[in-house]
Amino acid sequence: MPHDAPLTHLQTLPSWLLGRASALGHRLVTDHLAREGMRMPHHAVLCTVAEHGPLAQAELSRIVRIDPKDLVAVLNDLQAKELVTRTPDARDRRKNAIDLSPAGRTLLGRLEALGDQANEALTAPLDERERATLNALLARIIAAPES
Amino acid sequence: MPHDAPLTHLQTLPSWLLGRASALGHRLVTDHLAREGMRMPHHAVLCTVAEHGPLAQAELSRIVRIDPKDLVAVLNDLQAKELVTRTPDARDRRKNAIDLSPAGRTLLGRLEALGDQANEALTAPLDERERATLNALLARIIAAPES
DNA sequence: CAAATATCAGTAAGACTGACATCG
DNA sequence: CCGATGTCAGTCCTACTGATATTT
Repeated sequence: MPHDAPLTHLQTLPSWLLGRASALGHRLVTDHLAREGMRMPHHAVLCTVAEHGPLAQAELSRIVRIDPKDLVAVLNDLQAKELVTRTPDARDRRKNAIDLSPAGRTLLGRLEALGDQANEALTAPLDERERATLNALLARIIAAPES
Repeated sequence: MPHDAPLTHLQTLPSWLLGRASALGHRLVTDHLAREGMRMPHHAVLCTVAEHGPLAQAELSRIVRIDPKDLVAVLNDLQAKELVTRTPDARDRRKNAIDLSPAGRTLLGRLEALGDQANEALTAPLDERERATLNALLARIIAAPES
């Protein structure tokens, strides 16, 4: 904190610091992804499907931590842009198999570059070692209750 | 991350980790504050006014980082519950002087206990030294663009 | 006139809730 | 019958946008 504003008790709480840092990261990533007409959940879904092969929506929902109901709209968007395929599963007809289309894979490449760029800007004040420390600490915090 | 789910590229991005950790902290704090019928921005405002004496709304807005327009509604709520006073400034009649009422100060004591409790739970996986490291790293990240 | 302050109205993204039909 | 899946509709909180009256 530059300037002279004395720190309030509030501003020493991890929840507050996390909220501010998260909001900053959210702004940076959102702005970068907007250049390709994408939003954050859409990017997260493409990213997850790319690495975990074809997935049912419920399974995808658990990995990417987006509510199954919200996932419906995201997949509708992605399917309308022909970035993913939604194929009924013959073996369990309740399920849809979600997979990347070639166009989706191409776009994802550009999105990952933009995402990396945003995160580079976000963590610019930290050196390589500090970034690793931050990542490790955050990972332990979110590992606890999210089984 | 327990289990065997391989990490995606997404889950190694600081923006993602921050988002997850922030959401977890948000849930914890919100749930705790709800026991006193309060929400997060209201707590933040009480906290800031308590430590920075009487403040005009615009100044309060800058410190607590809540949009001035959103602050109006928050202060309406707090004033309706007689937790803060909103007094016209005689010297500059555009301004309102916001200050804590005795009831506000009493409630804030309970809110701070609840907030600390939530943050204790949030950072439970970390020891004292690691919590300090995390706070310091986050402070540097948010210090950059927020002058 | 320009800038700051406070207010009101509306909007958008994200995360949630409940209800429902289908299928195993 | 129960549980899981996917869909639809709506709510809540937080964060923004624009427009306006008042005052400095």
